[in-house]
Amino acid sequence: MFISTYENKLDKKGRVSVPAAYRSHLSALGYNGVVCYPSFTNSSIEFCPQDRLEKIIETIETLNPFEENRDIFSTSILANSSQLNFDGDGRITLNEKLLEHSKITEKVLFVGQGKTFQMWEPALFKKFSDDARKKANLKRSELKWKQSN
Amino acid sequence: MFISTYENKLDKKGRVSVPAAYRSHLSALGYNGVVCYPSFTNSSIEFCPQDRLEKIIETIETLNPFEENRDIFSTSILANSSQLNFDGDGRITLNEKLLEHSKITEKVLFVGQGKTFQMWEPALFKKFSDDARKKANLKRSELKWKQSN
DNA sequence: TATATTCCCATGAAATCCCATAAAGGGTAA
DNA sequence: TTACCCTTTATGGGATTTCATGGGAATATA
Repeated sequence: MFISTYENKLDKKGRVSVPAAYRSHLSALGYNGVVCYPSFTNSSIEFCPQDRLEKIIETIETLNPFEENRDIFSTSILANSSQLNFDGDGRITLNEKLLEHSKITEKVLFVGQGKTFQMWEPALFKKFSDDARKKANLKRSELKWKQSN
Repeated sequence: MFISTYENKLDKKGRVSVPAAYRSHLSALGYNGVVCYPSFTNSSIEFCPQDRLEKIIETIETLNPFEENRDIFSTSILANSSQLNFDGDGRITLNEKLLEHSKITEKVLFVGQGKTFQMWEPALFKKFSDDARKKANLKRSELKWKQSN
C-alpha cells in the first residue's frame, strides 16, 4: 500500500528518487518502473498501475473504431502517459510534459493514496490540501446543521 | 504497449526514426516494420499490427458486397496500406500518399494509443487533442467510469 | 545514364549506468 | 535511555551507452 508522504529532491538531470517504501511495494507488484500521467482534475502527476492501464486499453479496444469516443479516450489517457523506469538506484526521470503540468522544479512530494500515489510540487499540494480541509469543514457544519434539524 | 508521444524529424530523404520505445515493443511482437494506412476519421497515419489488420480483412470479407462500409474499408484501408520496413537504424520512409494525407512535411509526432499508434503533423495533432480534451470534459462521467475500471 | 532506394558509418546530444559519499534509520548492548 | 555500529537510502557526478540525425557509398530502378 502507498501511504504517507515523502519529499525528495529533483536533481539537475531531472531525476528523483522514488521513496524506498513505494519502491518495495512496486517491486512486490512486479514493476520495475511506473506509468504516470497528468491528473485530469489537479496539477499532480498520477501513478497508474500497469494492469489498470492495460484494462483501460482493453476497454478502449472494445469501442467501435469509428466511434469518436475511442480517439478521445485514448488520446486523453494513453498519449499523455509516460513509462518511467527506475535506474539502478531507484530513481525516475521526469520528462518535460510532466514537469510542465505539475510545475515541479526542485522538490517532488510523493503522496500515498493506497493503491496509487501522486507526485506534487510541495507548495501546490499544501494549497490543495488546505482547500480540501476547508471544504470538508464547510460540509461538516452543513451536515451538523441538517442533522440538528 | 504504445504510450506517450514523441516528435521526430523527417529528413530530406523522407525518413523518420521510429521512437526506440515503440521499436522495442514492435520487435517484441516480432515485427521488423510496420503496416500503416491513412486514418479515415482524421489526418493521422495509423499503425496497425499485422494480425489485427488480418482480422479487419476477414471482417471485410464477411460484409455484404453492396454494403457501403465494405468499399470504405477496402478503399481507404487496404488500398492505401503500406508496409514500411525499418532500415538498419530503425527508420522508416514515408511515401507520397501518406505524406499527402497527413500533411506531414518536416516533423512527425508519434502518438501512442495502446495497441496501436498514430503519426501526426504536430500542429494538427495539437488542434485535435485540444478538441479531445474539451469533449473529454463534457463526457467526464464516462471518463470517470473508465478510470475506475 | 539519371534517379531513387537501401545500406553503412559518423557525430552530437541525451539518457542511462555506475560508483562515491553523506545522511538517516534500526538494532544491539552497555 | 544512550552510545555505537551496520545497513539502507538519497543524492551528486563522472563514465558509458543509446539514440536521433545527417550524409556518403552502394545497389537497384527505370
